[in-house]
Amino acid sequence: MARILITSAIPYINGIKHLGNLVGSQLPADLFARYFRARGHEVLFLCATDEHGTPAELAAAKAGKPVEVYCAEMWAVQKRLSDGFRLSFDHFGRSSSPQNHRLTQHFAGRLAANGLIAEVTERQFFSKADNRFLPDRYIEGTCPNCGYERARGDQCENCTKQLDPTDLINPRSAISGSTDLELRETKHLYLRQSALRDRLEAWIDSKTDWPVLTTSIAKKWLNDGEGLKDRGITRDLHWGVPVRRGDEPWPGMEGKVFYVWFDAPIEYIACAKEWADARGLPDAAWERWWREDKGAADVRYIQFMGKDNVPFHTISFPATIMGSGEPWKLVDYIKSFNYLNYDGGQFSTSQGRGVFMDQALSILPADYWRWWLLSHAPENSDSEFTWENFQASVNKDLADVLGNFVSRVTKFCRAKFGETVPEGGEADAHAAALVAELETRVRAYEGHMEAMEVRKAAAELRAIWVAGNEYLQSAAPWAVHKEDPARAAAMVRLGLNLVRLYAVLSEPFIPDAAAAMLAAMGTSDRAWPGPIGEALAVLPPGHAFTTPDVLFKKIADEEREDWARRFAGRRD
RNA sequence: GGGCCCGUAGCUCAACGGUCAGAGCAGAGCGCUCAUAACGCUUAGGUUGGGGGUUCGAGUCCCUCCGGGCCUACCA
Repeated sequence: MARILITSAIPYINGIKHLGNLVGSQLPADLFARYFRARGHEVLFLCATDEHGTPAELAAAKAGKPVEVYCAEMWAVQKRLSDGFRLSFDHFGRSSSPQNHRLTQHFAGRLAANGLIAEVTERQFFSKADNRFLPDRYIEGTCPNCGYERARGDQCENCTKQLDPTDLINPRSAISGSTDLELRETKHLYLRQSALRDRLEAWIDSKTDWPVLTTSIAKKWLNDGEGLKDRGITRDLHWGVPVRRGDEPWPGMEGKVFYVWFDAPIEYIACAKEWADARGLPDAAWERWWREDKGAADVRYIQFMGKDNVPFHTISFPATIMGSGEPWKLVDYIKSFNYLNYDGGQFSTSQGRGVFMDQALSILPADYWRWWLLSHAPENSDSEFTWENFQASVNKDLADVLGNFVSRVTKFCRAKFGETVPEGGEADAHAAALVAELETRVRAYEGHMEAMEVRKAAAELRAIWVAGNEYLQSAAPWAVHKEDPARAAAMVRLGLNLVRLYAVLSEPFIPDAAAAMLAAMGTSDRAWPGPIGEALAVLPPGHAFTTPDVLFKKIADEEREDWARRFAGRRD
């Protein structure tokens, strides 16, 4: 039994996430958390909301609410939706928690003590109308290169030229439109990542099993231009972790906060403390997951994220940990995902294009989405959601292959033997062939899950379901029953046991259906299968079961067409 | 501009440099009648984006062109 720490990239607080966000981190993280738990490992699975930064402040202002209130409300919304998708977090925390405040300040203090913080005075645009310093991206103006009038301070969308906000002609605030901007001097803290470059590179070089997508992004940052650049870790904002040097004030940094990308990954750790605090556990309970000197040396730590998050998890956050000089756990494996596109384009939060988590749950059960998203996870390249593909996959895989299997076994048994596992008869050659096939396929399924190959695992699981239908077809208990009811009884007994086995194996992908199948079989035995022959003898003759309702209702063409129209454009 | 990834059957995807490039879906044919008009079997689909090269051997490695995508450090 191993100890496995799993974190999902923490979703930004601002708004409801779409299916692309879900499949990029939280959902696959949940798949493996469930799988490793089912295999008997000790798992701590953490996620949280990422609450700080300019967009949260602006969204709160737009909603006419104090930012603390806005974030608390949105946290509750995201919590409800993650529950709806059956994301089995041990704790769903908040980067604005007191625990994260203290820990972020602690890391900053340690980094300063180790000479890894530089104080830099720079000039930034301040908008009097907005009463705030503006990030580059929140300044608009005319591009000096192509004349495009809505160029942003970091880059012109029209000609793609990299810009500095001071390059813009007629700069204005992207928030208010105000042109009353002035350059003001302001002091900020920089994390001296450059001093840790060689250690970071050696660490990344040691990760030979990481996907190309992950290491190539990290390498780029280490070797780009003159090498790894130092990174500003403070901002002139109100909403965030106040800059402090551990427990001490930081002279000259009053009124400033840490940059969201400094405090957000630290929340992975603080979230564990939130988890312990919420349960009244001592610090030792969470430190044994995070401190190598306090029991975490044998923890395997896996992070899940979209590809856009990779630099922060391979460079900035490890630099923070290494630079602290304290034995915090570094990540062992990063599973990163490409993007899910929507029907020929991108999901768009701003345009309301695509399906968002709340909408998805309002039209179909979580298992439908979980199955499609995971079996089509964008592991090697961007993948695409279309309603036609979704309908076809869900109807075929869940309704026809799995759901109908459960249906035909239970209904046949009820009609011929009643709702009790029938006795009599013995396993025949058909049964032996099935057991042999499942022995191979279940071990292959485990192999894909251990290797964290989501799509391959899904394909193997589906093949395991198909094997049940093949068995029934070849054994044909409905024909055998006419002459030899005992032989048919043995076949049905095996079929009912298959339903239980499928529930156990499928639980990481489709937990609700798995629970319904176990409930129908009248058992709570969800032990992961050892030898398949034994796993198919768990339900003994005489054991009562119930015939479940339709496990998966099919998606009709009219529904599909209706949804395709509803989610094509503006969100209502 | 720079870096990286991807391009394989109508669709979604596989394939340590090594049998005849494989699965699922959709299509065609047959079978079954327990079942959500479900299931099973068989079958047809390919100049692996184009061109050049390395190699006994290339979907895989190199060069180049075309197409799509991501990142490029102050959105997060």
